[in-house]
Parts: sequence; structure tokens; C-alpha cells
Amino acid sequence: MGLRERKKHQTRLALIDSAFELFLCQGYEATTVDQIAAAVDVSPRTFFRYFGSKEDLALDFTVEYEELITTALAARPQDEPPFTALAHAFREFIHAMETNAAEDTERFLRHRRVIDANPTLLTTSFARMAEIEKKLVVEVARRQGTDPATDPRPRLLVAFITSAIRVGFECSVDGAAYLGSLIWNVESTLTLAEEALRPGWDQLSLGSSGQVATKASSPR
Amino acid sequence: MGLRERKKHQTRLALIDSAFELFLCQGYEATTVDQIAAAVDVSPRTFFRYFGSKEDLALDFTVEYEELITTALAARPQDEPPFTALAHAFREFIHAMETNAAEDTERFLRHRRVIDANPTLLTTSFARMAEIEKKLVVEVARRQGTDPATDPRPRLLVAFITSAIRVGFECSVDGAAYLGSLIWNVESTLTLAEEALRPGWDQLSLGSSGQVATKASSPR
DNA sequence: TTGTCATCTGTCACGGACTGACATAAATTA
DNA sequence: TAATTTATGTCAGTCCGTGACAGATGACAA
Repeated sequence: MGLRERKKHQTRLALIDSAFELFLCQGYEATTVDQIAAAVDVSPRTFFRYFGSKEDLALDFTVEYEELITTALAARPQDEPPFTALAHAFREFIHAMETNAAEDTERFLRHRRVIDANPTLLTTSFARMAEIEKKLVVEVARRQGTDPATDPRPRLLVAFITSAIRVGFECSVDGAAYLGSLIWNVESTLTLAEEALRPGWDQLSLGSSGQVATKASSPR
Repeated sequence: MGLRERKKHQTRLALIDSAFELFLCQGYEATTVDQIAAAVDVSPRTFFRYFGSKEDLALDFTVEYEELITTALAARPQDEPPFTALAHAFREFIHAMETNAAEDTERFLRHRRVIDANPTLLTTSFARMAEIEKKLVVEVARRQGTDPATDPRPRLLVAFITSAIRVGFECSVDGAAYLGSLIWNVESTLTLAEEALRPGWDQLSLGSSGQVATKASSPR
């Protein structure tokens, strides 16, 4: 890696670090791009060459998490039922936040604290989750041997499980033992979701075909 | 109603109308607040006295829909199982979009077209849906005789059904027979969701207590 | 009708998030 | 070292959104 690339990577990290430090101590809204840029001794214009927006910086980590979750799912055994595979993938992801290097755990908690404190960020982070969902749907559909474009069942399954995860997160807005309660809550909502679903539903063994109206095949 | 109030109501509607006309012909992003204000012959400052932001105007109708959905749920018979009641409430809501006065239907379709064309708006409209969910959770918990603050099951149930609705909406991004395909898709995803859930799960007759960790009762 | 009062509105000034254009400085490569 | 690429800073400008102030316009009572 050349010097140029190293420098870029370095200022990028510096921007993120300084930004979150400011977010935590002043709040997200109250922190201006100019402040962040000044903290790294960079012009405001340069900030926008690294991040499309202030929000982009704040939610930058989501792409990393997306990577973690999708690979976790891909690594699950092929013969595992889709719901179980998804549940384990998420479990592994959240567990990784705990067992990772202390510095990674620290970062994760910082992110959560900043996001949870700001409704707009929270909203947009959910929207990013929707991006992750799309990828998960593709993998689930593959495992189910169906076409996600015409069959809504993979989407529904993924939507169900991410709903459970989201509810788990929502229940954990504490300060002190946040990570512990988060893991416990996600675990319990996942269990609840498992109990709520009809056994074997995720395997498409029975039931209707689940065709849906697309531009091509609209009813009537 | 006095003259003053009538005028306010009038300019408010004029702002919405002019705005959506511009949104449809130029796109949401490309339309500036100044343009909207100019179209109604009002100062830009006044625009912000009617709406907190451009987005607020674009998503103004959500409060109306929130009202429709929550009252539809409240009107369902008390002895109806929660899932059935929720499903019917949403069905009624969407059906109302079709059977309403033609002008209301037209407005609904305009809204959808503008929203669907803009990722940011779509995201935020989902966030507003989260607000609706909160109200639904309260009503569902009441019907289930449980406390939504400590028991995640009402939230999970509501999250499941709104997921189904959302998937139904996502499958319907056509132009021509949009409303028809929307109704059909929502209907079919609701049916799918019904099939996916274990019968009677929504009535809390059996299963674990579903306690969740809050600040008060966090596990270790 | 008139005068007081509340409220709505326009104007002005401003801050903060972004963007395009251009020049400069730095690293890469030959 | 020279030529080329690429990152950065400066500058000017747009748009969203807000506080402050003053003038216009209904509301209402005497």
C-alpha cells in the first residue's frame, strides 16, 4: 500500500474518531462538519470528499456490520432450516460484539449510544438494515429454492426475524449493562419469534405457492 | 369557524397541492421550498410556519392514515384475536383507499408515487409507521391483557404484521394498476403471515412469559 | 364604528449542510 | 528530474431552516 493510500485511510479514521468524540460530548446535531474537519485539521470541503454527508459518517459502520451478518449467514450449514440459520447468524454477530477486542466493543457501544440518542440517525440506520435484508433475502431464497422476485415468502421470513431483532434492540436502551441486556433481549425475542412461527414454515414444505402480483403478473 | 382559521386552512391545502404538483412534475429533490411558496404567493418564511420542513409537508398525510388505522383497530370486536383484528384493520384501511371518493383515491396514489420515487421519503415514511406501531402495540397489549413495557410479545406481533404489510407494498411498485396489485399483494402477504404464525400464538394462551430485561430487571 | 388586542405575515439576517470550479500541492511513475 | 495523476484548499453559491422585528389583518369588546 502506497503512502498516499495510507494517508487517506488515516485521515478517514481520524475523521470518524474525532466525529464520534464530538457526537458523544456535544450531541450529533450540535456538532458541525466544520468542527469535525477542524479537529482533524482538514478543510470542510475535504470532509465531503471522504463522506457524502455527516450522516454517512455516523452510519459508516453499518457496511461493516452488513458484511459480518451476510458472511455469518453464508457460513451456516446448507442443510440448516432458514430460520435457524438466520437466527444463528444474528446471534453470532451480536456475540461477536462482546467477544471482540475491547476496542471494537468500545466502538460498538459508542455507535449505539450516538445512534440511540438521535431519532433521525436511528431511522436511517433502520433503513440501512433494509439494505442488509435484501442480501439476506437472496441467500434465504437460494436455500429455499425459490425466486425472491416472485415469491414473497423469503422476504417475509427475513422481515420477521429482523423485526424480532429490532424489538430486542428497542428493549435495550440502558446505560450500564447495555451489552448484556442487549444480548439477553435479542436472545429472548429470537426465542419468542421461533415459538411464534409454525414449525417448518420456513422450509416451504407445505402451504400455498405464495405468488405475488408483479408488473408481469398482475391479477385481472 | 372564523375567517382567519378558514384562510389558514386554505393556504395550508394550497401549499400541499402546489407542492405535490411540483413534486410529480419535477421530482421531490428538485423542488425548492421557495418554488412551493411562490406558487401559493406566500413568503418562504411562511411555508415554515405551516410545515416544519419540506419533508413534513410531503409526509403530512401519514397522521391522517395513522388516525384511520388506529380507529379501525379500535372498532374491531373485543373478542377478536389480536392478529385477526390487526389484519382486518389494515385491510379496511387499504380498501378505503379504493372505495373512497375518487379525489381521495387520486391523492393517495399521488402520495405513493412521490414517496416511492424518493428513497429518503420512503425511509422516513417507514419511520412514521413506527409511530403508528407504538399506538397499535398499546391496543394489542390491552386486548392481550399484558404490559407492553415488560412483555415484548405485543410488539413482536405488531412488528410481524407491519412487516407483512410492508412486503406487500414493496411488491407493488407498478404504475398502471397500482392500487389493484397493492390490494392483492397486501392481501396475499397477510394470508401468508397468517399461515406462518402458530395458531393461537397471538392470544398468549400458552408459552413462556416473555419477560424482557429493562433497566429495572436486567439479567446479571 | 372604533380602538384594543392577538395573531398572521413579510422582510432581513444568519447558520449549517452540501456542491461545482479552479488552482495548488503532494505523491506516483517514467 | 520531469510528467502525470490525485488529493487538498479556497471560493462562491444553493438550499434548508430559524430567530427577531415590524407591519398587516382578523377578532372582539365598548
